[in-house]
Amino acid sequence: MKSYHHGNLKQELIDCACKLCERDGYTKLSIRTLAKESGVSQTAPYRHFETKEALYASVAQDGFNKLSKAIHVNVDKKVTKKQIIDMAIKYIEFGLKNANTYDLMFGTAVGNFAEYPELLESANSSYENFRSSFSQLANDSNEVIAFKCITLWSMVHGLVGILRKAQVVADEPMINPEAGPMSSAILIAGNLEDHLDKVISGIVEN
Amino acid sequence: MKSYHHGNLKQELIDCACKLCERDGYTKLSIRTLAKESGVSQTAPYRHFETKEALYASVAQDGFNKLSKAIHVNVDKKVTKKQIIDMAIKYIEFGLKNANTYDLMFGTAVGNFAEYPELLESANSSYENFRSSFSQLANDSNEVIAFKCITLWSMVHGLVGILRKAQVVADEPMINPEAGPMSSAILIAGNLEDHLDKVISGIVEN
DNA sequence: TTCTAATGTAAGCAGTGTAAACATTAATGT
DNA sequence: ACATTAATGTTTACACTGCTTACATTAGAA
Repeated sequence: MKSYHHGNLKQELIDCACKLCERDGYTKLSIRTLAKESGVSQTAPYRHFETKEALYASVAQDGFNKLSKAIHVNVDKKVTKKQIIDMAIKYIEFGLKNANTYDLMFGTAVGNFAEYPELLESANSSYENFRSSFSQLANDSNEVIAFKCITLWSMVHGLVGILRKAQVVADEPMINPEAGPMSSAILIAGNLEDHLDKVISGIVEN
Repeated sequence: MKSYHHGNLKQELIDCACKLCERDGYTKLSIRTLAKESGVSQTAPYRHFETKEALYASVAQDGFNKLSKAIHVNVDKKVTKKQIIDMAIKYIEFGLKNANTYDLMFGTAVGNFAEYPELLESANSSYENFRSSFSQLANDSNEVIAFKCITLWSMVHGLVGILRKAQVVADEPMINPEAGPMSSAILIAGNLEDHLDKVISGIVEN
């Protein structure tokens, strides 16, 4: 005996969309199948999401919240360089393990975050986590810290993108530094901690 | 008086697809409109591209060829650090000016480059351009050079992604290092050459 | 208890990728 | 020179999509 009203449809749609997006990629997600999954009519989701993009925005927001948790460090004690390296590793792992969600967060499927204030809030909050932790490492002006943060962020963000391509493209698992970019990328993946240590040291002490 | 056979349909489809993808984003591209544009029936493109992904692969390939040209430096004389910095700037400019094409090149629309040998070839060749130029800067082993190349590549690749988001997200053009990641990113965009000088110096001399 | 806003449904439009069957013509082998 | 074959084009159609409009039900405020 199911009632006419679902009661918790919006959240259920988001949860389900998160799962399906991550499993199959957001391009494979259709509102219709999503509705079916929740035992509701094709057009019901439109009562909660004006467009498909709005649904994507919710999935992306959830992604940022998860990212924040994943890279969180305790800032009660003074933050160490090792913790920042760890943060970078966690970030990269998140990007690789939640690749499809990561696309939604940093790709173009959601055009303008400003149209989705909650998403913007979550995204900025993720960054603020990172920035405030990092700022404890170096005695720099806010402006210099901003520089360094973006530098490091670009680095790990770029690595996520390239390592993902590498995982797909690389033809052989063995490492051969002259066998194209993807093999080289994998070379780094195998030494991620060392690699990040070098890079982060370079950024911090400069 | 038009003949039954088009004569040059494949290339015309690619050219047209490149334009439309760059103008509207690849998600907006439909095979049907593409066919219409070339004055040919809806399904004619399928004689030249088995799937839409195959068409994307051609557009991406064209993108890598253009990227190679954009970042090309003369390697007859010894390559200088300034030239590498220039290369990085050109790369970033390419990514920003051809943002939609860049998505196709580095996103997930084309799943596995290995299925499109010509694309793989062009992509690897782009990287090889970069790697061989960079390798003239430092007297390192191939392995160390591979490390450094991926580091730099990740950097600029990541910057492209983040600067693009920033251009869309940033609510105010003025710079405020504490106003979230996007403002910070724009801060860097305004000092790109200095920024890259620092970062590249750090990578080379290490 | 009545009224209204929120939330659901049904039907349908215009558009999509692509498969199958068929038409035309360019290329090739004898 | 001509028949055959492969390449390239068209027609039709299927299953699917996002989304709109008009209508149904019901929860919660007045």
